[in-house]
Amino acid sequence: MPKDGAASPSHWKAFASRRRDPATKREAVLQTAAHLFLEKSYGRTSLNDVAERLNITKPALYHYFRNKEEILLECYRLGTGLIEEILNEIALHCGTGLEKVAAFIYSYANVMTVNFGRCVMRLDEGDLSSEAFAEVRTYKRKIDRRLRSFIQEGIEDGSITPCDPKIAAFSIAGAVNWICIWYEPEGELPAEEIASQFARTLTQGLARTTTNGGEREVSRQEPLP
Amino acid sequence: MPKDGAASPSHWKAFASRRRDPATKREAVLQTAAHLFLEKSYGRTSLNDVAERLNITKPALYHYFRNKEEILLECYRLGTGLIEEILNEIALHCGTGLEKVAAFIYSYANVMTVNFGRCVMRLDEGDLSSEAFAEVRTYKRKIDRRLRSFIQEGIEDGSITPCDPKIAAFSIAGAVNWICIWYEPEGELPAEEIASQFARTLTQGLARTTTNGGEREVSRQEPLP
DNA sequence: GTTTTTTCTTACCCACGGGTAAGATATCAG
DNA sequence: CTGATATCTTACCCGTGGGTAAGAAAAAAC
Repeated sequence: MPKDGAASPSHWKAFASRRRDPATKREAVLQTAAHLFLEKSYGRTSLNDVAERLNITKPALYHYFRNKEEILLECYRLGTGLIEEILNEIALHCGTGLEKVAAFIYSYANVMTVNFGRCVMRLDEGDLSSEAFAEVRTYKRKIDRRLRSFIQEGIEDGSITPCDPKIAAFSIAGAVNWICIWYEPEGELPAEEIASQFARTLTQGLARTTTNGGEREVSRQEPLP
Repeated sequence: MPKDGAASPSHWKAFASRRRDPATKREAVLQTAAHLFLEKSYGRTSLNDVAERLNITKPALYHYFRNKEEILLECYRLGTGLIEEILNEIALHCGTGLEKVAAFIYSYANVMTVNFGRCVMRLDEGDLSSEAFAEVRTYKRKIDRRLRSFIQEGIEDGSITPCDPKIAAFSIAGAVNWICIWYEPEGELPAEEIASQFARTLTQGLARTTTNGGEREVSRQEPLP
């Protein structure tokens, strides 16, 4: 799984020297920006805040980004890139629909513990311009479609109990997305443990019992009306 | 279930007359504020925006609230009040732990489709002062504890498969909380349908199969490592 | 060393929005 | 009707933060 450079990386080192190295400096800006966006939100993070952590001044940032929003958009792009990767990997490697869903939950949950991954679901899309907003929504829609197709596949191959894939996808995605809200990189729970527990808990909700000739049987109880 | 006054209620009528009726005017402010906070976020909603929708001017708002944050805090209070109500009701009425969890999901999901309810989980706690933040966190912790206790109860009475209640609660709460992100009051999906589908999907993940003498049996598959 | 280019700083502009002062206007009590 | 009170408006203050102008200082090119 992708990891950040360090626990609380001091990327100001990238700007210690004035040597021309735009690539690593640009990345340093993105890393600290993402960190601050997650810590204080985009709106409450000023460019002065970002610059301060890098031991430079605000206008210096404009050598690497056209404006504040471009920094935000780039965070989204890096995050969705991570997700896209795991999505493609799963579509190829795994077997049944249920296995794909489980693999999705596991990998996706892990991404939700990485800064750029967290940005994708935690940051407020409303801070984006309408064009950038549209772009991000395209990425997200793709993820949603992919998850729904995995579920649909599982229903068809019999590994998943028949259900409305749309609602089921919302349910799963919600559970996993919410990780980016409460997860703390310095906290007790290791990412891998969260990921595997979530994969188990959520898929068992979808898994069809194979006893009694394929007929699902759970302790009966309908919620209220 | 609690419902808002109308679909897109024009609460400016409350300020049409200058008759002294502070209570309903205060509520009108809260309703439109909550509406705007959910639409544009707290940070991007100016007091002028709120006032404009009520056909008054910004300073008039200060007759009903000390400052902007108090409006936000009041939204939180009303929302958590709704949740607290259903929580108490469930603790009394329902039977097994699993039934309580199911009832919780159903009722809680419904609250997440009501404006003040959505505010609780959708709005950014970081916009609150440290005291207000502490207050809100107390409410939220209470909800979390309650859910965990339902799960624990279910494990003890045998209605729920043994698991880590903490992780399970995060999973369930996440799925349901996320509703407040994607739910649109004017959308296709009716709230009750979402609620009941969620209750079913998520509890079946917890429900212990009663076949084979209490031994759980689902289609085997462990997610990655 | 000199020139050119990149990098970064100091100083500034300005729009926006929370909040206040002071006064006008309506409502109500008597 | 009159004075007191609640309600609301116009006009303003000012801190904050995104963004820019202009130039200094360091790196690289030669």
